[in-house]
Amino acid sequence: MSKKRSDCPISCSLEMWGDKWSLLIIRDLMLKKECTYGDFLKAEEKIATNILATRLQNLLDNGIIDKKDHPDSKLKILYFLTQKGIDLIPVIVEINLWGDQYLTVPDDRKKLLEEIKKDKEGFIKRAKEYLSPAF
Amino acid sequence: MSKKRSDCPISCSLEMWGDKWSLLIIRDLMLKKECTYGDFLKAEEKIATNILATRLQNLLDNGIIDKKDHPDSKLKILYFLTQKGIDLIPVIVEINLWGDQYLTVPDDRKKLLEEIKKDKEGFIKRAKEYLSPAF
DNA sequence: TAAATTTACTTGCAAAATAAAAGCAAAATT
DNA sequence: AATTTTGCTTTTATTTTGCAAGTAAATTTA
Repeated sequence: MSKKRSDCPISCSLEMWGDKWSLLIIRDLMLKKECTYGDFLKAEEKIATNILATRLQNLLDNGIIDKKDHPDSKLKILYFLTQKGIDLIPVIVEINLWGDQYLTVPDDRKKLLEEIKKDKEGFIKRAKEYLSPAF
Repeated sequence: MSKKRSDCPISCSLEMWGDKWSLLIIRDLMLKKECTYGDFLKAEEKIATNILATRLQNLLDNGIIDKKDHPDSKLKILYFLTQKGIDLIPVIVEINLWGDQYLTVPDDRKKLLEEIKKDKEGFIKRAKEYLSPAF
């Protein structure tokens, strides 16, 4: 990571994880908890493999995600959110809620959004529990 | 704007306003309500003027911001958040809160963050009121 | 058990985006 | 009348992205 542009916490945060691809990686890890490299590549947005590799490295360097061996195969690696990454859930939730107001939400996301809208704090709490390694 | 990469509301939202410079413009408009072109240029992060112009145009096209004549000068133009832009406050607030947890917050932002942490919902409500044109 | 496939990447190159600098016209100030 | 300010645009160099192809280790298949 290059020299930071300012001391503003918003600017600094965005320099760590505030690009589109990083946030989509974080989204995937929120929906799925653990993803392999191939899982990320399979996502609808079709990230290029070199971009994925640099983004994962950057998120690892910034302590937002971590990785571990897949229990079933030495070939696979599982990526997951650290606590620092888990604490980004509220950001993703708010992006989701904004999208719900101003965009067309596909059917397979409506259930999740209903849950969020019904009890936002509860949803975040449960999501944090679900995503924590202990769970 | 080019063809959207997916139907995911997170992905679509990020394609509208989810790049670093757009979010910093939105941050400025949240802190200051109305900004001139020169105000944005003066921000700590030192955005290049051509990038600023394209970002403002993009945010205008997407209905996140609007502009009007400055009451005191025909040379100046005031940019401000539309309701669609105002509704991004919760996103910025959560980014701020994440930054508060994991980064060093400069003194001139601590007051704002204390206010947010004391009563998040109240802060958002007041900010929305303050930013609305009627206020 | 040798060949094919899968997995997590890396490399090379063209195209697109960004950054820095200079330029510009209208309005305001000196 | 000359200079400065303002909100941009244009030009050029640098960086980032996107696409295609390649690689080595592990696994599966024939």
